[in-house]
Amino acid sequence: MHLLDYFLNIHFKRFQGCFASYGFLECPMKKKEKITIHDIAMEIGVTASTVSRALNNHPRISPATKKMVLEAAKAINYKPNRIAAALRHGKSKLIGIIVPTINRNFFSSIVRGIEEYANARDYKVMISQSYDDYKKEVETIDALLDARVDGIMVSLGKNTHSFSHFESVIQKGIPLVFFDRTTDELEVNQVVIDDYSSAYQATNHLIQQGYRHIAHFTSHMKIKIYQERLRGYTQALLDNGIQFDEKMVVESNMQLDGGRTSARYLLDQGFGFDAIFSASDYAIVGALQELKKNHVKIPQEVGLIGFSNEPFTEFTEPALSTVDQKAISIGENSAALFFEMINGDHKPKPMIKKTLEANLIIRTSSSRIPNIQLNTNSTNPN
Amino acid sequence: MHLLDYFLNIHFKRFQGCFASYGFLECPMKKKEKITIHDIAMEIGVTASTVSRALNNHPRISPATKKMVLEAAKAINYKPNRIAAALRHGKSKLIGIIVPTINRNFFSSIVRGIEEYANARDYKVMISQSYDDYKKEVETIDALLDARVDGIMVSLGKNTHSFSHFESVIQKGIPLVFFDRTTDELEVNQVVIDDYSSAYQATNHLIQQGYRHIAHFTSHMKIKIYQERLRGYTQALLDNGIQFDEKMVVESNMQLDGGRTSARYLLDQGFGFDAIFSASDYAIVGALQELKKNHVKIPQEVGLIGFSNEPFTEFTEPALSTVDQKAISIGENSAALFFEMINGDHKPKPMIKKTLEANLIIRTSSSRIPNIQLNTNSTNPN
DNA sequence: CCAGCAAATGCAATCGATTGCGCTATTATA
DNA sequence: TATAATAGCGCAATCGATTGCATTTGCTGG
Repeated sequence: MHLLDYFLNIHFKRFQGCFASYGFLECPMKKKEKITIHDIAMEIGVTASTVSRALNNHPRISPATKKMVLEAAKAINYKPNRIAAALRHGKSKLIGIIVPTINRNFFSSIVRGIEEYANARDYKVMISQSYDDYKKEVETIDALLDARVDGIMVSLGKNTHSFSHFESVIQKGIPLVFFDRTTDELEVNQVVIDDYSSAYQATNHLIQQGYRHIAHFTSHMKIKIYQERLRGYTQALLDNGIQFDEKMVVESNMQLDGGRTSARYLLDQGFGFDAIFSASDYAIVGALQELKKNHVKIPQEVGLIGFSNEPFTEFTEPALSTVDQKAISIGENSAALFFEMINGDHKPKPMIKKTLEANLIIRTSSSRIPNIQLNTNSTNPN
Repeated sequence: MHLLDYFLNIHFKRFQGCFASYGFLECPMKKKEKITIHDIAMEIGVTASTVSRALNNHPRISPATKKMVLEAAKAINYKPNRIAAALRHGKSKLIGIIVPTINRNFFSSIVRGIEEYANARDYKVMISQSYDDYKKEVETIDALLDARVDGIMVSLGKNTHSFSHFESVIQKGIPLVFFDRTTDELEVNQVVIDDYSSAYQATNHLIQQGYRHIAHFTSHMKIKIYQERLRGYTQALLDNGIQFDEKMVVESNMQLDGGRTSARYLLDQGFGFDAIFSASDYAIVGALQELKKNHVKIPQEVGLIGFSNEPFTEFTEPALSTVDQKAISIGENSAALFFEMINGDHKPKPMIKKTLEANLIIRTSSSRIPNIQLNTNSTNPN
């Protein structure tokens, strides 16, 4: 194509665009022309190829040309069209994230970790929620595949006990990372916190505070994290010479109401518990409410400790001890894992599992023995 | 191009792809071929044009052909490539959302509302957080523009007092919707709740409960919602013959610590307040903590009411009265507004502002007068 | 002065779907 | 029966950026 033809062509196209949007007679001044590399090319008298290479810092382009291109690009306010680039080299630079719900400090912090790590590398994230619904999770995987994401990071829904929807992801060779709520039934790279160790520490802490009859709130045993927390709880009991009692392990949905019901159950059964280690902050708040309603003194009569360090644990009366899961770090590590996967040679590698250490946060609800540094919100000693 | 050529071409391409990924000798069986409309076309002996039209239910394609196409598509497991489509007709079918933080029940519920409305119409959402940081907000707008979103929905950051970053969005003709945290300095369609009315009701409720010296916690007056809430508060006082006292309006960051500080301030100044209407739930929790530390009885001595119905307001002792903002509805309405904008003729229209009614939720913290239906969590009367 | 090589660019195909226009049959109208 | 319509589909350009290969230009060395 000759230069003149090209010129005419460009302008003809613009004219059409204008026409389509505004009607023939009132095409406004502010022509919202799409600026492409061709415009830059024309501007400085090279071809689009050169512009493209210059923008991508290709070694075969002279520094002088690069400089010109960059300047021209800035001058006419060029914005690369990632969609076109995505189509060409098959990468959307999008990462799909699926979490049960974003409405949890824990998950939204993980997302934040992923987002910051990814954005710094020119990737964007698409967040979806499964609402702990299996069907929705399957649909969402499909939707992300549809959106041509370059990778998917998932925290499994509570009701996900079948994993065939991930197989298509794996077969397509799309990097997949599980975080927090994972499964062993699939060979997928994952990032988790050391649930076992955290649970052990939490339980151990209760024992050190003099509690001996410690109940445990948990959820569906299909989920790895609950298995591990139970294991840590059990081991801590054993190591301290306390008999493990199956009756003291209460299963629920781990929500507020589940916690209430579980506490109610313990009270009704008269098991004589003096502490609860819950695998969820929500459930422990429910228990707290139920116990207070029954005039049980916390932490004097019953010690409580939750899991996740949700913000509200600081607001309750008394403030709840809990386990901080370093959510942002989980997010960053998950993202890092993704980038390892796309950057390495594509040879099959053994599964990677990163396990991060969590932090026990001791507040009033589990502090029977007086302790100086318990007051978490003391900026104003009074 | 002859059919045979095309055939060879296709297979040559596949071979290359295989080669690149796995090395020559070990190209595995599971060929991860990209399936396109051309594959469907070959399968049933038509051209890609026909397939495309059939898939899009174009009227000029015979029902018989459509049926064949659909079946072939299903048979070979075809997935449309939205990126290619996006490039062609300039629509990414993506909506960008910017919220200060997703880690709030209010915002994540709005997002949920948007998401469900949009997904039902084959649109996906990209969520970004500004963290109430102006610079980050500007960058995020840019990032969304980069990602070629078809529309942007924003709740402004607390520190956003300049709005030039939205002008490029408007100029590009990209639909823009503000929700909740909006501004009047820009002619942008918006969805808000009736902050004025909600604040009026909340304040009025306190007055009806016998409180007379009502303080108000607020934040930066540049933000519309805080202006409105202050206005509602003021008007309610006036309408009840109570003198408005500027000293009783305390400004802070509206976080937990801000609430603590503000309460501390009120106590120190000895203004003799007997109630607080806070424009934020976080701040009212801070106040609650500070007051309890000083042995102030809630609600007997001081009544409290917050704003947003964050989940933890139910968990505090006593449970906090608050205003439920119908977040999901805000989300749905915002999304609906977006679709109105892209579906209508593109003629300039007057600005649309949807105002939704909020719900006053009365709990213990503001109930001085005994009332039967105050117990919010009584499934188990005991 | 010319082959030979490297550096710097250009050409044109490509990614996958869409779409204006044009080309056949087939049906309807005169 | 002949012509006009119309239905149904194909051709090829297009969206904007990328990239293998070809080409041009500039230099070096013989």
